[in-house]
Amino acid sequence: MKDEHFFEHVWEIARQVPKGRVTSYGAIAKVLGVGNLSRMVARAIGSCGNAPTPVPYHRVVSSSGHLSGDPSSARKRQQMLEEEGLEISNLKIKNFRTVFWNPVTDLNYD
DNA sequence: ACGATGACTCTTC
DNA sequence: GGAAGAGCCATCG
Repeated sequence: MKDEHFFEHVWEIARQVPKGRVTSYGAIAKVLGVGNLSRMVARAIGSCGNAPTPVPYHRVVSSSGHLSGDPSSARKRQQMLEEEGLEISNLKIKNFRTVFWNPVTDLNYD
């Protein structure tokens, strides 16, 4: 699987994240069968601008529920997540454990 | 081809 | 829970 295909896969998972929920890079990587490629997932999300369809990249955060990346961009994601009903404090998701969405088990095959 | 880098994660302290 | 070291792999100069 080459980069673009991998990207599309990541976007596919990210799109299926329910509203008001978030997932982590590692979780997505796990679903794709490459749990050690967390960085590539991050790269895919960072390159979501190349996605054919809009991707809720704001629902993808680090394993600790911390919004990584540019502070300006991160703050935007924080607001978007807050709009979805999440509690966030200084780029850090509060009840991350509760709002965390595990694509491995909760994935909804439409 | 090589070394440095990165929106990461894991284990250990 | 936060900091430090190691691992992983694609991208870039």
